[in-house]
Amino acid sequence: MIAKIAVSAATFAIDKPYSYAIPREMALQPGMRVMVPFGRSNRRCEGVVLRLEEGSEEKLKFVERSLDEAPVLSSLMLHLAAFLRERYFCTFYDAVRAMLPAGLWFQSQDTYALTEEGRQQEKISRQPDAQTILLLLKELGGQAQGKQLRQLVNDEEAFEKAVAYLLRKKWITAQRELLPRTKDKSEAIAALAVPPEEALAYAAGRPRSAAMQRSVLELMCSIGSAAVKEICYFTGAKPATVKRLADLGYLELSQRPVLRCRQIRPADVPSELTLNAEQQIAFDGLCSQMDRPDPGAALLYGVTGSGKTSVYISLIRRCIRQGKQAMLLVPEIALTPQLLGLMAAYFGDRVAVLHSSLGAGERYDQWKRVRSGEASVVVGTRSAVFAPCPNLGILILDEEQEHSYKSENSPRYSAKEVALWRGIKENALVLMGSATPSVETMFCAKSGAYTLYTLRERYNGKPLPRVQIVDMREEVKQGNDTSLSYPLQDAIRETAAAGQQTILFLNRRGNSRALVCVDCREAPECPRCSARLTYHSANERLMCHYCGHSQPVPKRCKCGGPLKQVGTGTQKVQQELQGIFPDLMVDRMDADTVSAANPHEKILEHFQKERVPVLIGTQMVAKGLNLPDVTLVGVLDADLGLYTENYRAAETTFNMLTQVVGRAGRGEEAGQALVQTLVPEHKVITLASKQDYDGFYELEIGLRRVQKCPPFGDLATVTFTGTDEAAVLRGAVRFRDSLVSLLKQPDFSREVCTPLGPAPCPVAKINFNFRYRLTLRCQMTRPLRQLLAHLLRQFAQDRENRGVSAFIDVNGFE
DNA sequence: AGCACGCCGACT
DNA sequence: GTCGGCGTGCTC
Repeated sequence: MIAKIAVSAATFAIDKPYSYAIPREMALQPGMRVMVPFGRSNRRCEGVVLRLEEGSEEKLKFVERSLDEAPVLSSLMLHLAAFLRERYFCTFYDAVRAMLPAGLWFQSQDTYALTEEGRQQEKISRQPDAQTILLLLKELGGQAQGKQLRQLVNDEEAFEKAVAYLLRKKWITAQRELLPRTKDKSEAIAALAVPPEEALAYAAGRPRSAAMQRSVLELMCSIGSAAVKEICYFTGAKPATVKRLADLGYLELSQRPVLRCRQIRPADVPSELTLNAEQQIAFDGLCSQMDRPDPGAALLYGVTGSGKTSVYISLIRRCIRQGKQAMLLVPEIALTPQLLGLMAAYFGDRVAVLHSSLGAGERYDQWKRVRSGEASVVVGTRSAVFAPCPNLGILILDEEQEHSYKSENSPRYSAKEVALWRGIKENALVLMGSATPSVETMFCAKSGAYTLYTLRERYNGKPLPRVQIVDMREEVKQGNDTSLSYPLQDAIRETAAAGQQTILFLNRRGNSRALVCVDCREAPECPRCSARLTYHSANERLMCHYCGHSQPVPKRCKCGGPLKQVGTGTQKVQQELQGIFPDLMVDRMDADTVSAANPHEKILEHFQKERVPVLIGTQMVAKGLNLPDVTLVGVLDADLGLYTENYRAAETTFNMLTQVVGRAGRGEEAGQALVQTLVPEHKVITLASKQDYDGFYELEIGLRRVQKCPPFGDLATVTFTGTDEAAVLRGAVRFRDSLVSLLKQPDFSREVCTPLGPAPCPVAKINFNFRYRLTLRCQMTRPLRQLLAHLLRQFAQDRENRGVSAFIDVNGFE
C-alpha cells in the first residue's frame, strides 16, 4: 500500500500527488495530515493523504508520522480541495489551508543543539553572528530554542545565514517540532465513586462544620456527575472541598473536553413566526425545491424590509426538523448583530458562528461542533462555506451581491461558487438572497438556471422613502458654494424641528485621511509602496494600508511646505453644517471618531439613544442597524463611484444608493432621501432614486452583453510581481506572447481569450514588489483554465523569470 | 521555491 | 589546499 500525498512544500509548478511508503504500524486514511520528508534535503513538511493505493514501495520515502488520529477532511472535502485547485490556480495544500480552521494547524518550534565538534570551537572570526549563537548555546548547556537564539541576531536573514553555516559545519544540529496551536480546552468533572447510600451515610456522620461536604455529596447523590465548576456554583462549595471528597474516595475526578463558545445575545422575538402571503409562497416553493433529489439554486429577491430573514429562518427550522444542517453566510459578521441575535433567539445553542475575528481556539471548537453535528446551524462569513457539515440541507448566502464573498488572496475563491459546488455534491439547496441581486445572479434567475422568488411587499406596509435628486450644478449657479444644497438644508431643518434624525452620507470608500503639502500638493508616500500614507489619529502616525509601514508624522513636506490634512470631507461637511445651523448637534463617523475604544456600533448607539439630529459618515453608515427615527437621508456625492473603469462600477453604485436610501423611514414615520449629484440625468442615479431595480437590471444586462462582461464572458487578470520592475514587465510580456501563440494552435482555436496589457496594477508597487498585469477578456472554460495553468507552471520553471511570480484571478473586483 | 551538487576563482 | 560564489536540475 502506498499513500498519495499533497505536500505543503510544493509550489504551483510542481504540485501533484506524491507517493510515499507507509510504515507498517501506521494506520493512515485519506484526509489525515502527515509529516513527510521532501526534496533532496529531505526537509520535513506537512502533507495531506489524498488516497491510498496498491503499488510498489520501491525507492519511495516513508511517511514520517501522522499528525491526526482521524481524518480532518472528508472525501467530499478532499474533492472540494481538488476543485479549488483547478478553479483558482492554487496548490492543493493552499486549498486545504483555506478549508481548515486555524486552531487545527501547528506551530513549528526549532531546537538547536551543539555537537561535540561545535563544543570545541573557540573562535570563528569570519562569522560573528555564528560566533554569538555558538557562545549562547554553550552558556545554555548545549541546547536552545530558535526563539531564544533569534533575539541575539538583529535580522532574520542574518540568523538564517549563521544557522546554515553552523549546520554545514556540523557544529550544531537542528530539530523541528510541531506543536498544536491550540489545546483542546477541558474542564474538571466529578462523579460519585461510591453507592449513594454510602456517601449519604458518610455525610450524615460528619460534624456540623463539614456542612459543605454534606451538601456536595447530597447534590452528587441526586445528579451522579457534574462539572466541578457547576457543583461549586450550586452549593457554594470551594473546589478544594470537592477535591477533598475525591481524595477521600467518595468522588472521582476526571477531565472532559469543553467547547469555547461566545455568547450571542438573543433578540426578543415572538416565538411564532408568521409569514405573509408572498413569504409563504416563497417558503413553500423553496421547500418543495429542497425536497427534490437535486435541489439546485434559487434567488430570493426581496426589497428592503420585505422579510427575507423570516423566510431564511423558516427554511432553516424545517431543515433542522428533517435532521439536516443549514448554513447561513453573511458578508460581514460585525455588520449583522441583529441577524445573529435572531438566530440565537430561534435556534439557541444549535448555532455555530464561524468568522475571522474569532480566536483560533474558539474557531476550532465551533468547527468541531459543526463536524460532530452538534451544531445544526452555521452562521459565518466567506470561509464558513467550508464548514464540515455532515448532512447539509441548505446553504443561504445573504446579500449575495457583496464583494466580500470573493477572496482577495490565494486561493482566490468565490464563496458563491463553492456553495453552488457543495449544493450539487451534497444535494443541498443553495439560496441567494438580496434586495439588489448582482446582475449575474439575476441573469441566472431570469434564464431559469436558478428559480426566482420575489418579495415585493414591505412587511410593515411602509412605502419606500420618497427620493429627490438635487442637481448640484444648479446650486453652484445659485451661489451655493457649500456641499449642502438648499433643498437638503431645508429638509435637515424640518426634520430636526420634527424631532427626527438625519443621516448625511459621503460616498467615499475609506475612512482614512491623508496629508497633503499646501505648496507642492504632494502627499507623503510609503517608502515601500506606490501609495499614499494615511493619517491615523489613534497613534498619531502615518501608516501604509498595503504593507503596514508606519512612521511619525513629518513636520514639513519634502519641499519644505506645510502639510495639511485632507480626508473624507466629513469634517468639512460638519463645519459647513455648523455654520448653517449653529445650535444643531452633529455626530460624525470617520477615521477620527472611530477607533477600537469607540467602535462604530458605539457611535450609532450614541446617535440613536441621545437622539442626535444629524449623523455624518462614509460608507460605513450605509450598512447595519435599523434606526427607526431616521426619516431623512442625504447623499452628498452620489455619482462618485461611477467614474472608475471597473465594469461593476454602475452596479456597486446602484446597490449602495439603494441601500442608503433604504435607511430612511424604517420606523413609524415615512422617510425621504435627497440625492445630490452633478449628473442628475445619469441613468444609474435616476433608477436608484426610484428604487427601480428591474429598470437598472435591464439597462445593465444590455451593457454587459455588448461588453462581453459577466455573465456573458469572464474577466481574468494575470498579475506579475517582483522586485525588479523591468524583469516583471518582461515576464508579463513573455507570458502574453506564449499565451497568444498557444491560442493560435488548433487545440485551443475555439477558446475565446483576448489578452490586454501588460499594464501596471492600480497600486504599481507593494512592499518593494512591482506589479504588472494582463487582463484577459475570455470565456473561462475548462480547456482555457488548463492552458493558463500550464502557462503558469511553465512560467515558474523558466529561468528567465526568476524573481518574478505570477497569479491569476478570475472575475475579481480589482 | 528551496536545496544540493558541481564547477570555478580567491584566500589562509 | 579549502571556502564560498553561482549555474543547473530535481522534488515521490
